[in-house]
Amino acid sequence: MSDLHGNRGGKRERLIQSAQLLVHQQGVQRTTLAQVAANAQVPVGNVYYYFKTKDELVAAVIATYDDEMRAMLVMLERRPEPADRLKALTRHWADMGEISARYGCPMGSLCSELDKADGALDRDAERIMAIVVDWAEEQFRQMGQREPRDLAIALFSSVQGSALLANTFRDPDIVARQARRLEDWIDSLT
Amino acid sequence: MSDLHGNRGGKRERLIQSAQLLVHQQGVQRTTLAQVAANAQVPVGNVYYYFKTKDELVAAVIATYDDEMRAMLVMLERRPEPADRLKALTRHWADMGEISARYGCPMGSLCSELDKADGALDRDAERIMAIVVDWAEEQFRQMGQREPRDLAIALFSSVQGSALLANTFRDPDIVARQARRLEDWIDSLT
DNA sequence: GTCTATAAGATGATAGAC
DNA sequence: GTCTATCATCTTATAGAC
Repeated sequence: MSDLHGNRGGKRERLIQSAQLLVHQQGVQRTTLAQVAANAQVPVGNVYYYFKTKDELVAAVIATYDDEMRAMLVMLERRPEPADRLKALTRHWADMGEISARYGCPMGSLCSELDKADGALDRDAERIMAIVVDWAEEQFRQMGQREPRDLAIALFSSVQGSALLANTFRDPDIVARQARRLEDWIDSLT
Repeated sequence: MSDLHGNRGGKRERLIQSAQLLVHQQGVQRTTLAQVAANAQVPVGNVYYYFKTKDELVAAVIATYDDEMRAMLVMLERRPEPADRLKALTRHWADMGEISARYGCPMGSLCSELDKADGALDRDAERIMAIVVDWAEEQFRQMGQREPRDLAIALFSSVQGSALLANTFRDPDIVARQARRLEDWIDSLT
């Protein structure tokens, strides 16, 4: 493995991981580079060797979500039935209920915050959401549904909304119960 | 009318209105008191005569949302049928589709941001969300539904989620189409 | 490549004149 | 009651030593 980016000890990776956690917990604006550096056990001023700006670091965090989401969808493709794939995705989100109740959906709350910002980061975050919706749309289409796009958005809306309410009320049960409803709903379509 | 709070010219009200708009558009953290003051045509340092801290100003904004929401629910009570009341509420949210697509749901995005903050403001915001969910639950109960709480959360989740997606994709149509689906869904329950 | 020290700018909050 | 001037702090970003 070459030493691109001079990542002796994987500092770059540690910084991204640290930023990912802190941004989820505190949001982009409230997370300072000092916190990210401390959490990654890297000197503050050194951050700028790996990322020219804070936005660039956040972009790297978003890129990580992108990778993770794509990998997840590839995994789901293994299932032969589109309805099963959709239910598995729903269950995956339900499994994150505890953490969503604490800090919100990592991508959802990030999109919410970035859409109020000036930069171009919101476009990066939007792309990930689009990947999920497009994928769900394709599954509903394969199920022979008439309006697969609306169904995909209905599913994803419910997931995002229940994560928001779970976070607001600090009640992980909200995600779990709504996920169960959604699985039943998917079954009812077949 | 007495001059409580010394609101010559309604400066206090102007400040709250100004803060409400800016917080919706930019979020709490990104909104500076200088912006709020300028937008309200009040000198910067004067803000502290009306609000001891920035948090106190935000609390006043949330209290305004509280008033508005309660007034809205009282209006809806006029309709004799609970299903009509729920559909009217859904339609009201749909009417805010354009603005939600631009800046997100005012309360939803505020809750999302405040839950990542330290203060106690998130409790104030949570209370408003609870009022809505409790009210919707009561309507579903009056409709004779088995699990009114789950239905109320399902409805509100979909609304909040579609506002988030509409904001993320900058597409007001998402709110409109999902609202139509929700109205049909409510009809199907009767 | 790594790190310290610090510049540069913004922001919440205060003191005190009027 | 109203407003100006300013403080103190925090945060991003840079310069430059090692």
